[in-house]
Amino acid sequence: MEESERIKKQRELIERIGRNNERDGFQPVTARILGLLMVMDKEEYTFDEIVDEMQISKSSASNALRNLELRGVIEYVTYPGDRKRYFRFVSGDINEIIAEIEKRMQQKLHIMQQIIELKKNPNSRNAKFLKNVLEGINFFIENLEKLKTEYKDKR
Amino acid sequence: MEESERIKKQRELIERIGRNNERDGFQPVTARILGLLMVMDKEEYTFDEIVDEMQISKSSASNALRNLELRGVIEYVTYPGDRKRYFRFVSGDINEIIAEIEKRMQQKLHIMQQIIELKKNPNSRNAKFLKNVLEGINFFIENLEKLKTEYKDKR
DNA sequence: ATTTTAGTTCATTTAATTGCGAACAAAAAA
DNA sequence: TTTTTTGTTCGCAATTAAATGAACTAAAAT
Repeated sequence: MEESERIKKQRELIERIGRNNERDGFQPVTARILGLLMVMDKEEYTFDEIVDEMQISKSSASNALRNLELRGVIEYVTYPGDRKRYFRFVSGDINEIIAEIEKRMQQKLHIMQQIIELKKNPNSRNAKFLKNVLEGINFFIENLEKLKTEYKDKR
Repeated sequence: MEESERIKKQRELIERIGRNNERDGFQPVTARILGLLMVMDKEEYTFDEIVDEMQISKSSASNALRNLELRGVIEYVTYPGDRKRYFRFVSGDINEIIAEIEKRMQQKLHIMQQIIELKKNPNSRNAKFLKNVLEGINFFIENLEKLKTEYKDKR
């Protein structure tokens, strides 16, 4: 593939990653900055470079970078004699990803339990349905735990 | 627990479920209608009852119900000699939940592969990170498959 | 000491989403 | 045939979210 073609595709990919990240609750600009830091060959960007590259205001950049850092998906480093921050992507590992899924499942589990507890008739259609899903989710969560340790041992 | 107390808690729970469902991409009214149909002892509501119960316009109700049906989380039934539709919650099972997670993981996987493919240097910091996560996600997805069949066999 | 750099904060603007009401449609009832 | 019931559709208004610009701060450079 030609160099210019490759770079064009990288930019397109950033856009797609952006839309994907939005579904994880990132706002548009934030979502695309994360894409930038993951995709491009240059893997460390200063504040101004990001403002420049993404054509956004300094305030947007500032807020986006703070959010990404809070979420732990980027970090910055500095170099001696250089006041600028160099922002870069931080890789999560599979255990974090699994832990995240587990957390959301736990929340759903909890909600279902509450629904059941508050039912007048614990054998109502919905109560039965929910008990069934609840059991499934419990099975799933237990096994997520196993998967985590299994993967750890594998390496 | 007293009856009135229980019903009050059910209404509070609907609100919490509403906020939770919003994070799954449902809009506010839609998210809460789903809560209503899951939580209350009355498990089948007509259009008008929903309008009444949620204090929303007919158009909001109409749109919300269509969305919920399209997403497959509610359905409606009718009874002979009664033109009204009776809406009710439809329970998903754990396999659907797992399949949903798997789908999202596949998307992330695909994106990571593309990032790596488009890197000038395949041994760059980010490329290495991503290869590592990619491997983990692959492991995870494989085992999700196993989990699904394992759970099926269990019953 | 003052100017520049490297950002942050906050009030405002812009844009997108959400919900509403009025008009409409199709079937059933009167 | 006309009226009522049970919804749907569509343009508009209100709300909410996102991005901006201007003013500001703290540290470094001149």
